[in-house]
Amino acid sequence: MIADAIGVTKAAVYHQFRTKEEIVVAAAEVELANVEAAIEAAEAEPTRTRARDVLITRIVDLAVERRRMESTLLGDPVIIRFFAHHEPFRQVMDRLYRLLMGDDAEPDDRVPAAMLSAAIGGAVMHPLVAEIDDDTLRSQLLHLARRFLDLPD
Amino acid sequence: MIADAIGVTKAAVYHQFRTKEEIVVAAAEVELANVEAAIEAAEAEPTRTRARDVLITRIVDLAVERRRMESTLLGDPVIIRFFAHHEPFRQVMDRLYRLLMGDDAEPDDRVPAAMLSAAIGGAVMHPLVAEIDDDTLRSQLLHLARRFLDLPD
Amino acid sequence: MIADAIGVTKAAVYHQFRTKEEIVVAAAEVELANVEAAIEAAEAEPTRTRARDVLITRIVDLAVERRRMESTLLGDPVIIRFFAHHEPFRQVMDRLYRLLMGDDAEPDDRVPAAMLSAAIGGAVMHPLVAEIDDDTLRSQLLHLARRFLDLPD
Amino acid sequence: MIADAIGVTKAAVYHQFRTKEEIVVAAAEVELANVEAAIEAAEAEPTRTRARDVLITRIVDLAVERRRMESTLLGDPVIIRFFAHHEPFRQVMDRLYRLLMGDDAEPDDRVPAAMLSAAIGGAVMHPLVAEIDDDTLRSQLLHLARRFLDLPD
DNA sequence: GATGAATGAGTGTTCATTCAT
DNA sequence: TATGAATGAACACTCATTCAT
Repeated sequence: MIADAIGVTKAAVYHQFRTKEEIVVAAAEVELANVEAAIEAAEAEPTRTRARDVLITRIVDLAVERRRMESTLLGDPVIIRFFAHHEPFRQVMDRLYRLLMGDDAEPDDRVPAAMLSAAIGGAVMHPLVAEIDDDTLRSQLLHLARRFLDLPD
Repeated sequence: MIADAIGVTKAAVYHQFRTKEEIVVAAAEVELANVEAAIEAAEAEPTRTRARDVLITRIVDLAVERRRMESTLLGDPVIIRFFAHHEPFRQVMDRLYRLLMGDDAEPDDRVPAAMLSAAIGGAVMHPLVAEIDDDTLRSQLLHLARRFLDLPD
Repeated sequence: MIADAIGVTKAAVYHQFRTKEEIVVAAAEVELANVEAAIEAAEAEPTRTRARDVLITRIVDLAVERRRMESTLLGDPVIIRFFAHHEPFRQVMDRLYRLLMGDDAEPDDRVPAAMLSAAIGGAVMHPLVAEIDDDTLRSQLLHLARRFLDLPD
Repeated sequence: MIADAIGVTKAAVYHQFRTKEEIVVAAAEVELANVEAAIEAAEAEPTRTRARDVLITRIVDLAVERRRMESTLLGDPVIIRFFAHHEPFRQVMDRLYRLLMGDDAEPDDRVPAAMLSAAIGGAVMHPLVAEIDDDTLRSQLLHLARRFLDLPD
């Protein structure tokens, strides 16, 4: 599919990547880099409140931008299982979670972090919101995420 | 895989279902029935507050129960796209949304409903919460969902 | 190649055999059964001299019969390495070796057994003998094998 | 594999050789040169008996030296078929055969020559002798080859 | 003398489906 | 109701080769 979409042969793709997994990792690294950029921007903020605010703003932006991509990466169970064990991915998730919950967070605090990221990632592709335009969706998500984290609007 | 798991041949499965899609629909209908049961139980409650409370309790229970199933149904992009256009699924989603948001809800109010269901469905399978035990996860999810909906604990 | 040669699709072959290895094993088992039949016929003989005689006669017959088959089985290094570790193959080799060398044979006595079987197997496909007709080849091989084993003609 | 083993690119190999076959021929010529050196050393001997003795000694040495190489050359059916029609290879085989059998040999005398060379070449890689050490293998092969040719030990 | 990028034609394997029995 | 055999179409991957640079 990839080779056809680019308009080259499968062998040409296999000249650049040695396995399917390498292709997935390379594609994921692009997405992961976006999230890392958001994390870095957030970490540069002076207060934790501002940091969290910057973080969720950028995460919501990313999610809404990518909503038409069908996020195929997250669609294949093989891929999901792979990422659950992929170290760089786990590390980014962990930084994200620390930023949201604070460095003194308990393991149980992972639940709201997981919930928030699933909420944002899942909501943009949810059939219920398919007809809602990008701007409305963005501001609604932001408002709800803030409420969820007890941040002022 | 299905045929092997049951211990019959693939052809036997194709005697009962005409396509893979029909199998998926049948399996989904079982899950959908669980959600409908939750909705009906909620609708039987006297007040809207109590209804919403019953609803999220049962939805959270369902999600936590099914977390080990890897929710294969939601794993295949073909399936996801299919359900976005599957009428019974949309109707259940709509009833769920009305219960949560009230009958006079605006279209934009779909966002919190989508977010909440994505949050619950996605959080249970999120790598960040893989090590958290069922009971803790259940009570955390319930607490957060209540906060999200401005319901008292 | 196999599927094309039979005139069915590759998938049809994979309906009968689960892996390439299974195909190889099945094909080899047919050949191995021939060798085992030769061994059994030999073991039924009253004296060891007669047994060895029957054995080499039948092994030579088999080799000459198969000389046109290019014995592809033994042509692929992957296959060779596989058989070196395939238990049934090793067992047959061992019975063959015991018959030729006697039950009290030393490990070093494996060399003549290996040499004789390589000699017969290799000679029939050797370019030097490509033009020699089956009957001449058979009687020459038999004569030489007997000399090699110090058996009377 | 060849390019990787040398540490250059495949294209670099294709700059030196135009086809896979040319690589095989070049590699085979090295081996063939070893055999020719053995033949020349043998031909320099004063008597035919001494000549044959020198020849088999050197051939056995070569075979035992190369036993760990898995003799990939002889492993590929394409290669085997190729050599059967490769003139220099046939000529060396013919000189070898004349040395062993005498200049007045009949065509049928090719069988023992083929058998002996197959015996030596095949025996060294035979699973039955995998555990036998080089020195024992060498002296056993030499002893058996001498017996086969009616030469004194 | 070497490289990177590409290609056509394979191979080993799976999957959804059909059909005669 | 079920089975065994088969199929077209895909997928992941390799191999021998070419070519512009």
